[in-house]
Amino acid sequence: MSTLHAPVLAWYDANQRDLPWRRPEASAWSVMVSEFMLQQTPVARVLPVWEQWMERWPTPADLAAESTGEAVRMWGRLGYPRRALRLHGAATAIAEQHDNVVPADYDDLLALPGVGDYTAAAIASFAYGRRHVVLDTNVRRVFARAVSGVEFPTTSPTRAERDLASDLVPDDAPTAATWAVAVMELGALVCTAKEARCGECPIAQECAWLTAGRPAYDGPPRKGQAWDGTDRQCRGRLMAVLRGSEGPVHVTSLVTAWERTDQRERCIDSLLADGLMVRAGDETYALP
DNA sequence: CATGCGTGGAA
DNA sequence: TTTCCAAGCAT
Repeated sequence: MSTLHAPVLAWYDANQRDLPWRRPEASAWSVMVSEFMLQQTPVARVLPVWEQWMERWPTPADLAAESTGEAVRMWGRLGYPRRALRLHGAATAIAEQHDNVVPADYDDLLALPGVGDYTAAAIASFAYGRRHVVLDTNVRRVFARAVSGVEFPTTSPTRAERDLASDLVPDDAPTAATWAVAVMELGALVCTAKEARCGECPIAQECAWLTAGRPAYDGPPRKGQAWDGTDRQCRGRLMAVLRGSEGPVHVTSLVTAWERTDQRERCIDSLLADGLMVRAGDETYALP
């Protein structure tokens, strides 16, 4: 039992947010939907969309019965709309191969589209109380500071980092599941990327980074994502046009949304290839 | 393993 | 205003 466990668990008990997918009555499916939406998207923006999704599609089969285009439309402005396609694909697989029940087994989860190591561990842990190493960006940052004494983790998890996180997972499954969500919550609320609120931290006494005097980040420069003029911006504009229209849109609407011809056509091609858009007619496009 | 993939709020 | 970045995944 690490000296970190008791203070982190006590802090979580007193400070956890009341999020709907954490309530006792939350279904495994609702947990899964939340995990997809929370991949790179803040909680505040996920909340209203999650509510709509759960009301409209309370089980995987309900979503699987709809077109992928409806999933993309309901996804709204959460960003990375391919996640909506993958969630639809995962729902279809669950309805057809798992009797409409979200799997509890890590490997079964990992086989679903849009489910990687983090999401598989998170669903198994949060929805079913299984014992897993749940390693997201929050957890990685907390361990980087508290244990390794550096301000930010590396770009991708190293073997040593995974082993360290594994060693810290409590032995019994229920405590392990609470530990996972508790460390995540600490990283989300206190030990954040923008500001480490060490005065509020339950493990400040044990923190290697704080003890070392909060040394400045010394690793390779972390490059931000380019945006202006990128294909991502272009694709976002085109998708916004489709989402905003009841039916098919004429190509002239897409030209208005993005004038540069070569880039627009490349992005239309990529959206068609991704399955986010379909040709509805000679000069019209629509959601799938 | 580095890169591409949306969006908008906060500092 | 600009910059940063928020529970990753697939390739």
